[in-house]
Amino acid sequence: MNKQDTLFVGSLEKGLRVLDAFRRHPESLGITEIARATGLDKSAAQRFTNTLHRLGYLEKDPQTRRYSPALRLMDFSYAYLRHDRLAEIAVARLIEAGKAFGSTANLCRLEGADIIYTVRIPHENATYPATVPGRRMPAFCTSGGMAILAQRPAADAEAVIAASDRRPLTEHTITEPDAIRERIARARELGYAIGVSQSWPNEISIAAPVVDDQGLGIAAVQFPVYMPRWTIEEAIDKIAPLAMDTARAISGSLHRGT
Amino acid sequence: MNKQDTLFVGSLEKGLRVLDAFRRHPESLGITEIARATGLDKSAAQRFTNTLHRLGYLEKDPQTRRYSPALRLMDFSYAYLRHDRLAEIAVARLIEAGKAFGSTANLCRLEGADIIYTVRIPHENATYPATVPGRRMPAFCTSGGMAILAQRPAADAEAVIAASDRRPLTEHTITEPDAIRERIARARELGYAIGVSQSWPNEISIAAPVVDDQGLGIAAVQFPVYMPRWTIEEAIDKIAPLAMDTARAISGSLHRGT
DNA sequence: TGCCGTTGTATTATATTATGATACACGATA
DNA sequence: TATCGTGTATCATAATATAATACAACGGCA
Repeated sequence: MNKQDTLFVGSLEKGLRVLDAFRRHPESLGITEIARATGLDKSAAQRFTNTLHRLGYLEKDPQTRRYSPALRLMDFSYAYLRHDRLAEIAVARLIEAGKAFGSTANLCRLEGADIIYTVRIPHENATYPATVPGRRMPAFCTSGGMAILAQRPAADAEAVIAASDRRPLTEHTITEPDAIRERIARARELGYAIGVSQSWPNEISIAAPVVDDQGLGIAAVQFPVYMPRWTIEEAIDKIAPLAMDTARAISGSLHRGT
Repeated sequence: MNKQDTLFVGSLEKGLRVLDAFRRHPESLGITEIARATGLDKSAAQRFTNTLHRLGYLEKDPQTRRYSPALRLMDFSYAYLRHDRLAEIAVARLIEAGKAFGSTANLCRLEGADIIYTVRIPHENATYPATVPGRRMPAFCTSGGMAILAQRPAADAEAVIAASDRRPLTEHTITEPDAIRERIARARELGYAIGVSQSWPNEISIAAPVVDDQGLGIAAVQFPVYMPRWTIEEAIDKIAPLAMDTARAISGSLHRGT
């Protein structure tokens, strides 16, 4: 028990662990399942679940007595987005960019070994999870992750590679550390990252880095398009410049404080 | 201290109150300000803030020592949206509907006296807050609120009216309880709700209710368009049918379990 | 129908853990 | 330089969260 531990409230952590469990489990959960998923005992699960329910962060089905995330959780993403100048700047640019080819436009940031999409402007028929803000994807196999890491110190890339479990998401997913390093280096040369069927089958994903005033990568704009409607060549010709322009415009506004 | 109170963890509530403070305060906050905003004393603010920071839910500026919401908060909205069948169904329909006139398409739900936007498909140049999912608006002066309440028992409308502070958001906002009841009744007759400059100046907002299998209003699709590009007549002619069709399609899919 | 395993609920004594008063360090302001 | 406000660290105290337990309600399954 060091000096920091007296300033750490364990109950809060445990309560948040309960909410976190619902991020990984798409179904509603009973108290016993919550206990299992969080590593808490049944009593603890009972207490935290009950608390979260009474506060309006969990819904309880009166029939099945199972819990699911409640609408009020949306407050938290609002709190985040309301404070994120980058998202604010990016929205208008992404809407604009999406119009060019009627494609989807995303903004993502690095969080540990994942990227998290903060802004999503969907256009094409995408699968539902691919339209949801807050969605996590492993950084190592997404063009957004490559683009951001390309503009960061090599140590960051190594940390991400080390922290990723690198399970392939499709049969084409590149999981070899050296191949990943190569992809990052290439993204640095080109100014954009590209992935083909890396996260989703038939997806061509192109991303370009948004940088802070030091030139450090802090986010990426990402544009997914789908084969066979798009070919790789077309995507490189049309989407890559769009991605780089958009990223550059966002970076510029960010530095100017516009 | 009744029987439920032993199952209520106060520390969790207090910690969540800290996060909640950032929903209302768009700036970063110091420890003393957090204490003021949450009603906690300085020590408590210190502990919960520190805990949330260590867990990655709050960012801390090393210079100013002020806190702001961290990226990780997006996990919670993801947890919610991942479980919300309605949002899942609605996304594709809203994208489709937005294409018709290049307008923005939203889905919102009732939460207390507010509506919360859960899905937002922006098209036109909207102000940033109007593009952020999780945004709350008072139900009493939004077409979404009117549309939902039109398909719910009168008691719900009364509860919302009573719980709202009914501060006008524009110089045209209708705040009189009787006028609000009238608007709800009219929305029930027409099948859609319309508001002109009620929440934002020059906004024409049209919404239609999504209903559960009992016909009870559980959400609304909402389409904002702006004057003078759109006139009220045009909006009624074109947007209202679009809203009703979209809402009906979503309701149908919801009941069929599609 | 009646049994049994499982899950959710409620209660309680216990001490772990959160608490909040206090003292200190730091920086800005005047 | 003195003063104020703010962030940080420490610690004795008891309030509060804890986890063991017993009970109730359900849902298969025979």
